[in-house]
Amino acid sequence: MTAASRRRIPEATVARLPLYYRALMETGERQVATISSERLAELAGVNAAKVRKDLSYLGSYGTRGVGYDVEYLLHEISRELGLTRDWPVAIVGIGNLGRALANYRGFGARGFRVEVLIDADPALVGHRIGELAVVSIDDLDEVVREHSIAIGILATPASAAQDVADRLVAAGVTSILNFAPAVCSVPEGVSMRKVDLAIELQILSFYQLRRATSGATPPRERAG
Amino acid sequence: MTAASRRRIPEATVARLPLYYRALMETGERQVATISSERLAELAGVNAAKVRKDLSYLGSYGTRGVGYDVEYLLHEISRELGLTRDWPVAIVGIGNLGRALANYRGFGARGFRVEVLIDADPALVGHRIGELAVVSIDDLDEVVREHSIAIGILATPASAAQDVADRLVAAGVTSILNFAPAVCSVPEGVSMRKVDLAIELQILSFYQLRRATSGATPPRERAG
DNA sequence: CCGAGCTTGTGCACGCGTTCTCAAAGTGTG
DNA sequence: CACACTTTGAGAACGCGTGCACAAGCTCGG
Repeated sequence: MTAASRRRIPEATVARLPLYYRALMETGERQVATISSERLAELAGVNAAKVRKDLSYLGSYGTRGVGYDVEYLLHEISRELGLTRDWPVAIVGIGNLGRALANYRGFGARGFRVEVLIDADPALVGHRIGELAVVSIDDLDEVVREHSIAIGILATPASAAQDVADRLVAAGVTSILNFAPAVCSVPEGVSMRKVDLAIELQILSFYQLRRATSGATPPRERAG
Repeated sequence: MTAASRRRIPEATVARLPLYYRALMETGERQVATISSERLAELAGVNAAKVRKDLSYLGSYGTRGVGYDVEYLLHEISRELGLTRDWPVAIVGIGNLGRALANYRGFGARGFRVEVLIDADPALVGHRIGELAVVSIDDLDEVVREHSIAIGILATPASAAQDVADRLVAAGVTSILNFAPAVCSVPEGVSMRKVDLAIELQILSFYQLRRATSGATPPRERAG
C-alpha cells in the first residue's frame, strides 16, 4: 500500500487508466524505455496535461526532463487497476451477445477469465460454448460461490435483468457489467456499469440529425 | 425548426433522453395519460430535478400541477433523437461480436436497421447472417453509398479499426459506434462513440480491488 | 370565485473535471 | 560549472453538470 494508493483517484481518471495501460503495452513491445506525457497522450487520444494530472494521482512516477519509465508505469497502472490479479468472471444470459462475450478473446488476455456461463433456458443448459458448459440459473448461487466470482456480466433480456442482478449480489458478486437494456439497481457497496447499445445508437442519431439539418455538434467520449 | 431545437442541449442530457424514452415506452403500454417528473425519474433511475431540467431543454412540455403528457413527450423525445426516421446501419467486422450485433433484435425496433454486413475475410464474404449476405470490404464504399448509410458500427480487430474508420468516413458515414479496442480518430464533423468491453471490466476491477483490500479509501493528502 | 394542493420550470450554489500556465527539476554540452 | 533545453507536477481559473429550493402556474373541490 503506497502513498499513491491512499489518494482518492477521480472517476474520470480511473476510466482513462486502461487507455494508458493499453497504449503503454503497445509501446512496450517496441522496446521504448521512456515516454513523455505528450507522446502517451497522443497514443491514448487525450491531451498531455490530462495525462500528467492523471498520472500524478498515482504518485510521482515521472522524471522531469525525461518522461515516464514505460515498464515501471505499466507496473504501477496494472497494480492500481488490479490487473496483476486474476479475476474469474461469470456471464449470465447466453443469447447472441452472451455467446459473443464468452468467445471474446480480449478479456482473458488482461486477467479476466470467463469461468462460468449461466442461462435460464433448459434447452441451453449443458451445451458447450468453447470449453465451458452452460449452467442452469437454478445453480447460480452455488456455482458463483464455488468459483469465487466477484465480477458478473449480465447479458439477459431486460425483463430478467433486475432479478438476475439480485441473485448475483446475493451470491457474493460485487461488480456487475450490465448489457441488458433496463434500469437496474444494486445495493450500496456493489459497482455496476452499464453498456447499452441501443442508447449509444440513439445518441449518435441525435447528433446525426443535428448535422443533417443545421450546424455541427460533435459529441465526445464519455467518462462514466 | 421549433424553439426547442434552437437551444443547445447538454451532452449529459442527450445521453439521458434515451432512458426517458424507454421508460415512457414502458408506461405507454399501460395506458397512463400523464406522468410526473418524480415517477419518470424513478423509472429512468435518475433524480427528479434532473428529469425536469433535462426536459426543459426540449421546451416546456409539462403542465404544472399535472405532469407530462406521456404520448406528447414520447413524440417530442423521439423527434429530438431522430427516432422518427429510419437509420440504415452497416456493421464492419463480422466476428463474434459483429455477428451478435447483426442478430441483435434491440436495434431494429427503434429505427436502426442493419442493412449491410462487411468483412475483410474472403471466406466469410457471401455467407449469410440472418437475411443479409456479408459483403467484401473492397466494396465498402460502393455498398455504403448505395444504401445511404450514415451510421457505421465498427467491430473489427484493433489493428484494422483506424483504416476501416477512414474508409467509412470517406464513403460518407458521419457517425461511428466503435467496439474495437483501439484509439481511433475521425475528422471534425464526424461523431464517434466508443464501447470498450475490456476497459469497462478494468474499471470494475479497480473498484473491486479497493473494496477487497480496505473499506472506504482513506482521504489523506500530502502537501508538495 | 377562492383557496388548498400539486407539480413544473429555473435561479443559484457547489463540486468535479479540464486546461492553461509556469516554477521546479532533470539532462546534456562545451 | 554554467547554461540551454526538456519535461514533469501542481496551482489557479474556468466551464459544465448536479441538486436544492422556491416561485409560478395548473387543477379541483366547495
